[in-house]
Amino acid sequence: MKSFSSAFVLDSQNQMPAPDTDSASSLRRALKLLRILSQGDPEGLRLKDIAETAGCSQPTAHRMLQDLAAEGFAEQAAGKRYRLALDFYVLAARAGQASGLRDAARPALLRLSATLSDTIFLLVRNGFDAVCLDRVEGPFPIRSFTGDIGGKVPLGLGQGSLAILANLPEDEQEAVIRFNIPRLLDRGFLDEASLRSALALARAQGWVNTSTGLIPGMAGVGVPVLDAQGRAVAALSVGTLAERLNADRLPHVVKILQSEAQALAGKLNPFDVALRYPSRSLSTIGGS
Amino acid sequence: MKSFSSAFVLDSQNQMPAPDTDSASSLRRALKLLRILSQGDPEGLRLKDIAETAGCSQPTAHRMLQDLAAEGFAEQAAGKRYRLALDFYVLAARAGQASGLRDAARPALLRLSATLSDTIFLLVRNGFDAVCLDRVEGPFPIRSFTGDIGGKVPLGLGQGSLAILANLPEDEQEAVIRFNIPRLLDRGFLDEASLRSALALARAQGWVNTSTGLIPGMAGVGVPVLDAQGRAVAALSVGTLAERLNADRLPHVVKILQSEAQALAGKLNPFDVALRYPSRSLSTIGGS
DNA sequence: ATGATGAATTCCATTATCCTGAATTTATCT
DNA sequence: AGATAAATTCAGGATAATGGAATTCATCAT
Repeated sequence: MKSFSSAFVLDSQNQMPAPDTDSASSLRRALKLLRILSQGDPEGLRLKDIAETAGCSQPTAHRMLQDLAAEGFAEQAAGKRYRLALDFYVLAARAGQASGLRDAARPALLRLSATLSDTIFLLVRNGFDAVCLDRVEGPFPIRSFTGDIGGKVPLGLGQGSLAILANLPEDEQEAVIRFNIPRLLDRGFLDEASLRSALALARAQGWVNTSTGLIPGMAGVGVPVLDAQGRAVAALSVGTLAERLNADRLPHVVKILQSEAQALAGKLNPFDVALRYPSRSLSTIGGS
Repeated sequence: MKSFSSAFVLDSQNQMPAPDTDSASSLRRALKLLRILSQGDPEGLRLKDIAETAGCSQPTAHRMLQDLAAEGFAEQAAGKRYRLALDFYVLAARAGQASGLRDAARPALLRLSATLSDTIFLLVRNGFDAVCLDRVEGPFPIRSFTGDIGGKVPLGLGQGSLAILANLPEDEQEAVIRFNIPRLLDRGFLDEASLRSALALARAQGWVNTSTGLIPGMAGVGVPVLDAQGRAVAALSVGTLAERLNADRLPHVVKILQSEAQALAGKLNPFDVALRYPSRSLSTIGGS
């Protein structure tokens, strides 16, 4: 296997959602269209609305969308509506950091799923969110925040997501908490105090147990995947029915999750080259 | 559920790989960079090489990559190398056509996987390829052409891919065959004659059985998902160990695959609105 | 460890390219 | 089928992208 060097470490210095400069380059304006499409109706958006949302004229939006379509990033569905095209799947499959980690983790996911007979998630941090990179379904029907591959949750919501947040450097953790508190409240859960105590517990014991009933009948366990400096770069988690995580089974689940997480961490940091890339302070992220 | 109208139908009029106009807009040149990144080393590509491949100056490539990075589409790994970033996963999860079909098909995949205890694939056509939109793992270790979600195979290679190609309109099928023959030979398999006879058989019986030993020890069954006009828009397929597809089990597998495929087709074409969008002839696709 | 090579990044004047507003075509609704 | 609204095309003026040259940075060899 090719060495991953410290790639995953560097990537945890994630950018802000968007250093929203009003006067971005034309390329950046065009890329924003893709984001607009991704957030709109999956059936597609009307040119007029796209232009309005993007804050540009209709002909401009039209030309950009034509270019995006010509390159396979967007497409026009029935009714002339624009939406994202299939090529994102193809590109996502080859996204460097992600595909490397996913390939490295897949055997672990399969083992876990086979052993536990439950649904297993692989999450990575991306800015203020955790993104589901892979998931292997168990035989039991599951509801999760993360949803499918590519699904996003604010850091702090859900097993794996909490496990990651709990194991970030303190300054980053603080910044994420400040940013995410309103989003968490928005989703109907967790005041700041209970979040902080959950984080303290998670960090202390090295794993997260969500039998909190945030999703009725569901429960889960999440463990962080740590780099050489003990920073969380990813998380493995189990989502299952609450009744399947009783006091008997929980320790067992935690144990084998942790052992897979440690093995994975070992694969990702074959040498401690990571030390050569000291973490920039959060204040420099997304600056100007 | 919201009606899908004829969205999936329209999308089968897929564009050529790239109407390679030398003087494309600056946006299209920038988007090509993403493709270059996706095809290069997952660890990342050097600016110099990117610029060279793209045929633009180094400063230009640099500026575009900075913009791509600022919007979360690319990132710089260790050693300054550029690669695709995580946001592709997030966007792929919300790509209209794809996510609609995937959501519609997921219950079927889960049922099939549970019933058959094998790995189930959902494939859709994209140009001259079949793309894996979703896959649910069975307990047996599988090797497939398609690989993971987002994986691509030339139409004609593998169960589901063959099932799609076999059920395209004749002129499109012919165009795809002509384009793909070299690619298929490249991958070491199938002369044109055996491809054509396999297609005829597939179309006649409505399903594909690959126990051909193309991948040693592997076998599979694929069935097309047809739209109102009988054109293939997707395929469901099973990949398993050859020994698990014996004469006893095969008819059973085919039967339940077909029944799920028909149910899925019904979901996708609630009304026959599709007829309102007659298919353009292939010759107009990618013209000029 | 230090110097030399090559890459990455910044700067700036030139010029190609993009943007706005108006006109035309196409789709949608009554 | 007519009317309305959206989508698309078109053209000149203005902005923003481009590539050569210079600088900073990283990497390699000695």
